[in-house]
Amino acid sequence: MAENKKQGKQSNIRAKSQEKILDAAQQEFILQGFKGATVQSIADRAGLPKANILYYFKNKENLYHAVLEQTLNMWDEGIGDIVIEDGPKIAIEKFIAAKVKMSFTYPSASKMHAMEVIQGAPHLKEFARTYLRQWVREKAKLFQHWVDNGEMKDIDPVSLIILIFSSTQHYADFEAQILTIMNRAEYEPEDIEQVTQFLTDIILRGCGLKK
Amino acid sequence: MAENKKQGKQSNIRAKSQEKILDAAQQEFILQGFKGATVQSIADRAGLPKANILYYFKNKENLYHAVLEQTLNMWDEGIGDIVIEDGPKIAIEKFIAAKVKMSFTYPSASKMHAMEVIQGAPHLKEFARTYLRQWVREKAKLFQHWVDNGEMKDIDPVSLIILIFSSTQHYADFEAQILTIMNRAEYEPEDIEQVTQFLTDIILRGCGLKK
DNA sequence: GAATCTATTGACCATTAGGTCAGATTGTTA
DNA sequence: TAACAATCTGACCTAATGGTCAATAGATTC
Repeated sequence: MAENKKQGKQSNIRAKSQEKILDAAQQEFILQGFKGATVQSIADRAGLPKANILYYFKNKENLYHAVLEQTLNMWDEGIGDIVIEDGPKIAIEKFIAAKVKMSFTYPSASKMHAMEVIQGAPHLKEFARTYLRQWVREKAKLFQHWVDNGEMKDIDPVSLIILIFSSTQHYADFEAQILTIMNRAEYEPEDIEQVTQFLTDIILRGCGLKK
Repeated sequence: MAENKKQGKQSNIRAKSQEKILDAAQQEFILQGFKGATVQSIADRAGLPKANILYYFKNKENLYHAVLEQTLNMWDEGIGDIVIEDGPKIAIEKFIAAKVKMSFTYPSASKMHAMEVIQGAPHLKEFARTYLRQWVREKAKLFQHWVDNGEMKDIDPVSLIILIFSSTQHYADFEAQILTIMNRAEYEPEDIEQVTQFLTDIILRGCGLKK
């Protein structure tokens, strides 16, 4: 609130410009890679002169980091949360539903992240790595608890989480390939429901949580 | 044979150099992307002068296509084949085993392919696209046959194939992330067996082919 | 062993891309 | 409305990169 007092039209302009730039940059980085995306191409896509981009972000490296950070925050928010009270069935359902929705709603975030990881995650700080590891361990502990409690089959929780990651993200990252296979031009809203249904069905049964 | 007659030491040199270049190029293209990989960096990695690279491959674009083609051929060979006599259980087992083995044995091929697809497959010719579609349709028809025959649950075959693609390739493409999660430096030979076992178990049960 | 391919490589060039900067323009505030 | 700050932008510079070329060395063939 106190901050908003200070924000006049200018801060608004700043925020608007930055957002426009970040969006354009994300597209270019995905399409061309870090080196392949030129400041000029980002500028063109954002409809701004090149020097303006460099005015808001000191340099290309800086801009890339900003895009990546935005992406990771989005991933973090969209992943949903599961708690011990859920039990394995609800937990898996929630988890899959959240990740599929993410994949179809913000495919660019997933693609950006995927490219970074494939290239060996050169820009992901140690912090991000440790955070992910902690996250997975924490959730794995929940599943292990349910396994020990006889609420689900004896399945390796970490492998299960990786399976859910991979099968859901794939629809974002490999969009081009899936559309090719299906001989379609783009996804339809119904696809979210269909994919969620399919994956939930197979994986729940795979975990012995459905006959 | 007749061809071999003509191959003396020179053809050997040619083959050896080209292979060395292709390997170096593949690494660089994965690490830096198409634009980011410089001919000089590829030359350095291959231990050859830059001009020598351009002697064997007219230009960078050309070299990229050569690497991509080699990659696709490898994918094609390593995917294994399933036939109607197999029945759904054996087919899924064979399919998963082949793809997991591929992912752990030639992760670079998978990564190269993944980057290309994420970026919208700009270099993949219409031919490669059509080929993939045909391949999937053909295999899907087998699964559909088994479904109609009551040999397995009523599951969408195309979604099943996509699930196997995604869950197996993930171990190659997201190697860096999985190692991070597991807090390990690199994969071990046993991992192939463990992953194959896990995925086969879940997916077979998911398809109602295992109690 | 001369003639003819094939392979190798340093020097060179044109283009492009990241980044700077100074000056113009617009917004803010008192 | 004057002074100040934030935004915008064309012109410019430098380094790096893809690609060419001509000259040299090595193989092959007859």
